[in-house]
Amino acid sequence: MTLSELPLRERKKLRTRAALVEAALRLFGDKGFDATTLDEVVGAVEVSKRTFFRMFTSKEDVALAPEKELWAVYVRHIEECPLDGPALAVYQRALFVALAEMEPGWEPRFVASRRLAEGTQALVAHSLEHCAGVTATVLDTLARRLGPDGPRPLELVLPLEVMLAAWRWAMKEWAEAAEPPTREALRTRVEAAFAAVPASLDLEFRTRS
Amino acid sequence: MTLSELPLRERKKLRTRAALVEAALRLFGDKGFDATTLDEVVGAVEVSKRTFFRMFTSKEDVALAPEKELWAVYVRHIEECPLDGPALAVYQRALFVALAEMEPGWEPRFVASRRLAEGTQALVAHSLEHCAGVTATVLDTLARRLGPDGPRPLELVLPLEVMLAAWRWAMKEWAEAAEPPTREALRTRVEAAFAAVPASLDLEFRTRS
DNA sequence: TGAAATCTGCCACTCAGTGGCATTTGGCGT
DNA sequence: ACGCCAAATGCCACTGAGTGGCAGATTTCA
Repeated sequence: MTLSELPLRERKKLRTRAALVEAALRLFGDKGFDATTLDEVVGAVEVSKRTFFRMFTSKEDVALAPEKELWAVYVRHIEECPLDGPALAVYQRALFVALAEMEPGWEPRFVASRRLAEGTQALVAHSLEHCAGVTATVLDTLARRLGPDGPRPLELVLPLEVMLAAWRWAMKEWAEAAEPPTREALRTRVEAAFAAVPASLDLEFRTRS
Repeated sequence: MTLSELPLRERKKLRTRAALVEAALRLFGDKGFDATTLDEVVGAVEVSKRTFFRMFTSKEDVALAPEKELWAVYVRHIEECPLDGPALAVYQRALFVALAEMEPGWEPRFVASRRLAEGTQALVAHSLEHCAGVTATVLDTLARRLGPDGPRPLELVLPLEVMLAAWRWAMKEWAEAAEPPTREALRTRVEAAFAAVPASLDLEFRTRS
């Protein structure tokens, strides 16, 4: 469907891209992100380093490709979803929609990517930076859609960051869990994290020194 | 006080370190972070590149030194502050304490660092990654201090991330503002952002398509 | 079939960051 | 005041990420 019916050149490009992601995640998973050189990755797919950098902006980029797919769909959905009800709920709904739209076979790539990212400084950094970019885009989109009389950016960004924090926590637990990392398991953990939001924000410490 | 009364070797080291931060922020500010090479920075202070990397872990590290000072104090405070009342309030109080403890002359370095960071991907990434590390440390510390019957990590992390999001927003506005970037101005903006938290989290979109 | 646009590979280059080793310099006991 | 030890520094060579340029191959379209 989305694969065929494209110019031959595009199809080839997409196949090479997918092969690079697959090879990169496999090699990074085996030897570690830092210990794997780009030459090994491009060697495994038999492409030149120059070609790699026409498809990905950095070594981190390829390792986080599954995550970026998700957020690309998220942003697209924010541009056209109904803006109705609590902001936090809208942000959460959009995430579930994006999750549901990921193609079959996305989970194993995503979990490989996340397990890598948890233990690699450079990937944590890149992942959070990408998230910040998404946040900025969402804010711009909402500011445009809601007009100049809508809420101030600060009011828009705080619930978004709450959603993201809960998402990151759920994702971390999902990637670390012993159970098979299915999409349903992820969804369940995300729902649990979202459900814990109200009580968490009202959390009080008992008196102690 | 903290400067004198130290071994001569330590004082020299600290002076070199401070000189590197100052030179780096000046050069980065003039030519841009990416366009400035480390050789230029170490050349300006007349130190070898090897010495630079004994004091800083990366080019990003030196550019974000003022921010890291702040969070180091924050973490130290979290280890010993009273844990009493709403978690969000405790996190916020600790930030004000840390801000108040920064030495005089910290603001100009910090604002230079922030203005750089706003416009440089690598610095955004590194800054957020550092923040995530601080978050992990705070979570560990609180889990230890509150014992196994205390709140779950998820409940601890959400208010912390809310505080951080508000802080980042306030900091961004402060660094961009035309007014002179004094510590009082920063404190005022942070207070305003914190004050906006409850309403923001309950934000509702009006019905629109 | 042929021309134009595009993609790819190759090569050389810059620069961040690291390891090893010789040299210097401050700390400290005698 | 002298000299010894430990730590800090400088120098050099090296790896690896990322970029620019150009020549050759491949696809698209007329």
